[in-house]
Amino acid sequence: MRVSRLMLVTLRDVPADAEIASHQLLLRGGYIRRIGAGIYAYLPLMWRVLRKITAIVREEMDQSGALETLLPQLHPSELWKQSGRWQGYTAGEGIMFHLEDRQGRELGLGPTHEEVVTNLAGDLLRSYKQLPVNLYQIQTKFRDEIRPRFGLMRGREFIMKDAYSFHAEENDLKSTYTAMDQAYRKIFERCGLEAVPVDADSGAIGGAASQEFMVTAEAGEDLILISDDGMYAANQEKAASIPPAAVPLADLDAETLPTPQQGSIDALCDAHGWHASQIIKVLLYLAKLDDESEQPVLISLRGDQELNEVKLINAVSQIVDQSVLDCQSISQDDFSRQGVLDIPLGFIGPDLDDQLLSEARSWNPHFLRLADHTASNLQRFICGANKPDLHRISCGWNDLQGTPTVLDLRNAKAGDQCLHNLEAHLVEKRGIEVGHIFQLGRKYSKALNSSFTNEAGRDEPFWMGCYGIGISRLAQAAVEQHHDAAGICWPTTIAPFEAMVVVANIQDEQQMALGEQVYNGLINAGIDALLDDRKERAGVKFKDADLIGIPYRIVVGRDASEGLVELVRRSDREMQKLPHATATSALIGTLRP
RNA sequence: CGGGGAGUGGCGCAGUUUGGUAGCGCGCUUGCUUUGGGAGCAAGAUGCCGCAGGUUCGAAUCCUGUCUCCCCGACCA
Repeated sequence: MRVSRLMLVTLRDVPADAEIASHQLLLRGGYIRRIGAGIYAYLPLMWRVLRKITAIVREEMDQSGALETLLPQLHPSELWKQSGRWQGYTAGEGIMFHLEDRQGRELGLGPTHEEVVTNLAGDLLRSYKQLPVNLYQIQTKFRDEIRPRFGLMRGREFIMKDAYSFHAEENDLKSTYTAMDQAYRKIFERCGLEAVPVDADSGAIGGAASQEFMVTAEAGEDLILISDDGMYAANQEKAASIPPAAVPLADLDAETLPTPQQGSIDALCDAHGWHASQIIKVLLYLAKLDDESEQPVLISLRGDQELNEVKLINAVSQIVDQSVLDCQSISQDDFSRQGVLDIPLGFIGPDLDDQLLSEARSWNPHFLRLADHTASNLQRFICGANKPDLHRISCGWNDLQGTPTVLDLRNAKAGDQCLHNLEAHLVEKRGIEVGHIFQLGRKYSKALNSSFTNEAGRDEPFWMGCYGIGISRLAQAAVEQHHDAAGICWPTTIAPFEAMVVVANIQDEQQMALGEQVYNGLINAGIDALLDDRKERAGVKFKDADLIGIPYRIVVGRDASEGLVELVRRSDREMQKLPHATATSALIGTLRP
């Protein structure tokens, strides 16, 4: 391909709406253009990158025995109503674009395909003899993101590879899950990405085990914790660790102490010289449940710890055996609206009386009481006295009525000891989620009545797994991980072209002829090569070459008359001046070992 | 949805406070010179100043409404 014919439009200035390096570079390099919020055109260079990535994904998926398919993007609402997700995905802050056709039928634009594929599987797979099956597609998905961001990182229309597996039994699901884990590791490695598998929360999709693949990068939206012995890694949403020990409380008589204006942990510590780990902090949350009830939750946590809201939601959901639609901390206004008065915010203890809720308009009139291990493990502690401006010191759990349910509810932090090895400690990194694999279990197959006949001749819902890779996001993540001040440094396997021949001055006939010769040599060897034949000054072409980030460059310039060219590696700028034939064969040797 | 910011030529911006009929840099076109790291000179083209109302002799500028985009939070491949 000749650059003069490539519709290459590079930008010198950084577009104002691009924040992170990868987004800026893709715009500047002429890879993508924004069409609307979270909606992008993939320009020819970008499309080549995406095709290289999908080729790798296809090879590895096919290798694993998965079957490629293509499912519709328009989904009848009935399917989503059956699974119970229509309401949640369309109403309020729902993520699904939806519409009505001319007959008034409701349709959704697929954000994910569990409904469609599970329904299909139920139709097609009738016997255990047909199982297991793993179906995948590479498809444009639509999500009405609350806030699209960072170019392709969080778009409203994006390309995703998703796969769904169906099994007769749980163990078989586990082995496909493991196979997918292996395939994913290979895919990311082949794409030239450093991707860390981490334990993950399965979130809205639900299910048992789940693992995310994170491309480590400063701009990542997720916080991940990795043990320094390399044996454990988890998303902070899920991560568990051993908290630092509490500072022991001096042996004091139990008493109630005036603490005016000291409604925060910091204020208490400042005023009395206490350590935050000696205090119990109590948080009030309201959980909105599937059956539309509203459950106040009272959480006790050691003062130096942070609440992990994902763990909280999972805990509540498990205890009440319902899905939690929403869970947020309760504000003073919320109390007022409920007619619940006299809540001593800032001075609450774990034993706050349920009586206070008796007047509540719509809330359940009792607290769901939870405590993190850090709180329940304290022998003696300081806590609110449930009256304004008063705290209790040297309090113990026996002094308080009502035992809370004890769980892990805290955020793991960098520096914490690891559960698997007390010598190991957690390190914090940021990550871009490029893949996620789940063991879904039978949630969808049950909801959608999707079943097969087992060996005993009985109908049974499928065991299911699902496995996603954000293809367009992966492409941008690769740029985030591989760039420098001058531009992109694509990993060779996913670069739009493998090599670029730059003719410094096309008006010099010797240079141009040699450039063509070198270019043809590469093309004939099956190399994806680009020839910069533009009537531009050399400097401009070098800048553009750096920007678009083709891994290898052969410069045909002032030494062309002696048959010499420069072979340059983009990633580290290593340069060799060589006779053109040597340079060509060396490059071919590198690319096609 | 809550909080912050912005809409002026393809891109980046000034002009808005104090109304007087639109400007700069880059890019684009043509010519000459230059030719290894985003060249120089000269001549050009490109704007319903987001949209709709209003105030005014006169609006990019003031008022009202509206749309869009970006950043911070909840969502997630």
